Amino acid sequence: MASQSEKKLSISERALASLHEGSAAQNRPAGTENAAYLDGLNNEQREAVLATEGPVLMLAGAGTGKTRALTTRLAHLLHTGRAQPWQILAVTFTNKAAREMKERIEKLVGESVEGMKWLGTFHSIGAQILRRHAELAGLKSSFTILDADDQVRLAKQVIEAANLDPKRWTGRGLAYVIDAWKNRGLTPDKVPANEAYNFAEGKAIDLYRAYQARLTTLNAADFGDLLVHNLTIFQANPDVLEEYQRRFRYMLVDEYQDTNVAQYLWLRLLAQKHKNICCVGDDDQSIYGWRGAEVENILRFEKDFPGAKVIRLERNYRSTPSILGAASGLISSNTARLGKTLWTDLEEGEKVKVRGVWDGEEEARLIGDDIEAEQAKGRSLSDMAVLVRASFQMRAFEERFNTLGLAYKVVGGPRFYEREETRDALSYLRLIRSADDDLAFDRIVNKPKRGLGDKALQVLHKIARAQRRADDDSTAFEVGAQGISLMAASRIALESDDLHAAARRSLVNFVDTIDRWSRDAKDMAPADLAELVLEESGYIDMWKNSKSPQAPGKLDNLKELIQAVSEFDTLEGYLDHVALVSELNEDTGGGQVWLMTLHAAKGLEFPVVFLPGWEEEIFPSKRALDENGNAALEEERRLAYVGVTRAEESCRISFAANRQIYGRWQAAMPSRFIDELPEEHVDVVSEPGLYGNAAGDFASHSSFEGVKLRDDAYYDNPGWRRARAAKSRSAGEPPMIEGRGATVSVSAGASKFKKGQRVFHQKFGYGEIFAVEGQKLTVNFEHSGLKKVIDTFVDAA
DNA sequence: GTATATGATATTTTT
DNA sequence: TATCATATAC
Repeated sequence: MASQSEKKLSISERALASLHEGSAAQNRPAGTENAAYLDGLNNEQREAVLATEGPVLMLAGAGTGKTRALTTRLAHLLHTGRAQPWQILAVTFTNKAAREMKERIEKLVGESVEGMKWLGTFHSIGAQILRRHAELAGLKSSFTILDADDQVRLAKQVIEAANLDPKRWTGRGLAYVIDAWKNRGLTPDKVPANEAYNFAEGKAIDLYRAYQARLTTLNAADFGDLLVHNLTIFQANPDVLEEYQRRFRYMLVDEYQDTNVAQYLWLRLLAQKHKNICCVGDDDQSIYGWRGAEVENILRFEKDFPGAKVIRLERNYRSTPSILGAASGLISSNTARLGKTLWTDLEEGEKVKVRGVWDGEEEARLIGDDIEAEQAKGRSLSDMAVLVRASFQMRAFEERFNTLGLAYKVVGGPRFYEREETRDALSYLRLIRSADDDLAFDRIVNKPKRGLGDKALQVLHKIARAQRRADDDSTAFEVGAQGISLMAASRIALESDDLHAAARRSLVNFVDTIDRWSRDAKDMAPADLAELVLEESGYIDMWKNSKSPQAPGKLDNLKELIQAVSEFDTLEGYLDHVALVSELNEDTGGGQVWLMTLHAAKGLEFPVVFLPGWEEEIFPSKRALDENGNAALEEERRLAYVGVTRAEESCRISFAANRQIYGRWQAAMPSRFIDELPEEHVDVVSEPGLYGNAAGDFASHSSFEGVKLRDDAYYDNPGWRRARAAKSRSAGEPPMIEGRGATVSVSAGASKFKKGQRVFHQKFGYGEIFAVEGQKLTVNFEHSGLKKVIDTFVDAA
């Protein structure tokens, strides 16, 4: 269609590119700047492709054709013979991104992609390297990769072994602390002493050490270890490091804004020799800070890699000027940015719609209607997406879509490999492969029930702990130190009379069966083994006999699992795949509305995007703000930016005045992000009487300036209150707040109130003052489900 | 050792 | 409101 103008452009760009050629052209076969794969790239993209030598930072805004530039760059390296496929290190965060990159390069250069064995996620490449040098990290190369659930269970065991209260100090909490350290590349001996108090009153580092000791015993590594072990190996063995430094002549990193410190260190070590590292990212789309990502990595790039070339991709091919303008205005409130000016020459399009509604149900109804209207106009359902901040917000939409009979597809959610039945089945396979895998043992000894309950397990654990390996000369006190595996302990237990006759009979059977399977495994296809094991163990029967409504689904999943195993030649191959790849043949939503979290939507685009739930405390999330203050606020804002920039043609933001969360009614304030949208790109369409009309309450609300974190004045905005009060008094409306009644402490402005006075609170409605103590008020509210809240907002009723 | 009741707890989650 | 883990009863 636009071939004429595009062709013209590409000729002029070609001319321009030949100017760059001088600097970067050694060794290059003549004429490659005309290679077909460069056609249709804009100047910046082309520059990003051709600047092959030295450090490069590609700042690629949303929708600027990043993936294209990046895959072309790789194709170019291969095509010009600058590097052999195995000399390129290309890292992504997701398997999906890695797969996509591979496919696209294949299309560009054909063959030779198969040789790119170092194209993958940080974790898969880390695992690859670690397997080759496992012994340098005290592991066997057959080590097991633990997932998040295993990690938590292990952490819990460590806490229990240290005689700490597992209620006060949870496995999840410890796993989180350890993860945070690993994200920063810190092994137990490197953790600053003052951080010991992050958890369990100073015992945190000991617990971390014990946790690592347990991992070594189990011959296992968690996700964080895959990189941290790499770092330790590289630092302690310069020869190994050099091997890789020499191998990776060119490095490419996608989503650089989401790298954590460990990943950053890893990249820096590897890049030291050739220094041909190209990092691609967008500081405005860094949304994984809570997982250890450091925006600073990208902000600091030029300092870290002196002489770095910075290339900005600023031409947006995705969104209309309105959408782009709204997003840009929003993100400009952030301070920690490199700054970009996205532009587009698409047509103006409709403004971003902002709509206020009375409650969450109404919001779902409105969006459902909108979707049907779009559908009636001929738009495909899969062109539309509802993006929410948190997954609990999805329920309202699922319910509404179900009643409307709208097909929808939830992306994310409980994943195949995280489901109970899948994890159980995998545990059988893991135990067969590695008898030392205690976590797997624990999980399935008594599943299905074999009469080996808590009592028997306790005996086994006790034996395991008491026994030390012959070759283990460690004397140091280790919390949770465990000498031998549970499987080995079982064999000892069978020789003693520590177990009851019934338990013993059952255990003999179990151990023998596992042994037999292990022998069988050697000359059996993994899928056949899986099938045999699940049948013979009685695991499938367990679900067949189950009355649980979920049983049929679980049986289906087990079938699907066997199917998945059949695609692998070895059990090892399959288990590694499972550990590192979480998705399983994702359906492409043909004719289904997409429903997902904002995080899950990163990297995607849709013609029509709905962004519901833009309310203070939900978005930006109160919890994030409480935990991380301004840094979190900026991250939430980036998340909002990601949301808006997913839209190609239409972006519809909404918020509700009242919302039911976990069955409780709560009143809500519109998100400050709404106020930050530039007016010229926004159409405010609110329910009359709620935010109303031109004279309107919304106007007064949005004209309020200087909004700070949890600023009380913001909550006290008169327009908002008036609107809510008016609405709440009319009969037949949904209650503003429902609940049993509770006592609430109020901490400010108490002096003007008297005991017995009737008051109105922003969030909790009407109540009577029960007591006044100095600056503190205690109020009995008529309707409130909350037991105790410290807040500052009360007015005479 | 297993079935049922209670109660705490619920952002985001690329690997 | 649903889910999970732990506490208790059988």
